[in-house]
Amino acid sequence: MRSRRLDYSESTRSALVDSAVELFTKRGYAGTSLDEIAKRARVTKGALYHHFSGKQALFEAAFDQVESLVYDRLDKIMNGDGTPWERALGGLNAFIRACLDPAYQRIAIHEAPVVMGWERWREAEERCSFGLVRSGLQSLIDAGEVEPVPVEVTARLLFGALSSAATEIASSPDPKKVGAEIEDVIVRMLVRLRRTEPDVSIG
Amino acid sequence: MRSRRLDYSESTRSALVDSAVELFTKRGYAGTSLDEIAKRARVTKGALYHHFSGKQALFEAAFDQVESLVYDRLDKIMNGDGTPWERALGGLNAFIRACLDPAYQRIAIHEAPVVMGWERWREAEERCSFGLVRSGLQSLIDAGEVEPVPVEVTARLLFGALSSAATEIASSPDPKKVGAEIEDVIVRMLVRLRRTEPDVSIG
DNA sequence: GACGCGAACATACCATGAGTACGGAGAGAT
DNA sequence: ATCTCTCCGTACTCATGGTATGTTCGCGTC
Repeated sequence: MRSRRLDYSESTRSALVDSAVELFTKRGYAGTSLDEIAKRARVTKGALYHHFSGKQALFEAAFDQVESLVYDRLDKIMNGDGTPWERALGGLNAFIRACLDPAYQRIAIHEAPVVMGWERWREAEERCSFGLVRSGLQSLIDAGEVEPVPVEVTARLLFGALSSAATEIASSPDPKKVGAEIEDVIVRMLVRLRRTEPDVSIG
Repeated sequence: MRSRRLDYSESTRSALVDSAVELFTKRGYAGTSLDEIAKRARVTKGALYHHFSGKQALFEAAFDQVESLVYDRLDKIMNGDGTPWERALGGLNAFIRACLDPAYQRIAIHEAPVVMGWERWREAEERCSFGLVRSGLQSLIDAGEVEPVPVEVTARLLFGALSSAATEIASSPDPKKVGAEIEDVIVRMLVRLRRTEPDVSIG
């Protein structure tokens, strides 16, 4: 039988994380005070410091929350049905749409490298969205769909381009249009890397 | 006759900026106190607040300092001798090397969007390195060297990819090697966009 | 060459917010 | 019933960005 205490505890913890995600998204890390976050979650700093070791730890919890949502969506597509090429295009589209979420954009893409430190951010991304981008690219190469480029750096270039583009999209007056443009440019790039005759290397 | 007072004033101002660049690079914006910066410049906060309206303003001065150095180098190459294609490749190489400077990387690329706010950062970059990337791409298109892609978004993608790659390079155990790899991938991308027969569209 | 003026600083202070110490309350074990 | 230990609130400390005010000194003026 699950304890009542544990329910309460977990509930306040997730309330704190939700509150943090909302406020960090709206006012940024530096512009948000712990009292605000606690107040919005209807607790005090005491509760906050019971669940998290500090402001950074709370931020990382918020980061995980936001990141995991995107990861799940991407994972379903990238490791789902269809050819590697179809899955890659689907993942591309999903990632661009994910980047339109203000929370993901500000917390996971923009502030996380600064707040958590680039090393730690990279480590986390390795297991999340960036990992999917790389494995997707790897699949394309393995399947002989694209030229054998250096995977690590190319994936990094792709990820950087995409996340930077995401900001452009979100802050544009016509996000839909810019988003389509960007997707178009990326796809054209990929197509150019594509081997037009998939099985030519075997023959 | 230039006043002695002005010499002194300008000297302390630049000392403050130099100090800020150094400390912001080493410990980041949030991790650096104004007292530290002032102390390193052998003045007090009074002097600092006489020259700058606050911490953000000082950061922007540091940003300008770091950015203008890179801009000058890039400008000489991008608007110098050679064909548009040669100048683009030269600029690419110079930008990657510039990104190896820890100050440029941390201040101008990583922290500036967060500290100054993305809108303001974009505005500043518009007049600096990003502006050169875009105009370089535009030149390539005008010269018929590459396909007519949407300039704005493609430039943004390129800039994002490059600055993201820069971090990868700098934090790698073998920067020279990774740098060469990245340059190689980008060049291959550009080559693929290149029109092999420049005048084919006219006929 | 004294003198006043104002820019260029220094000093002392305030306000905010992150982090800490400690007390209390209540759920669950004995 | 009492005991314990997690969970959380209250009341602090301390660092730091920003402000208000005092002080110096180069420079033009007489």
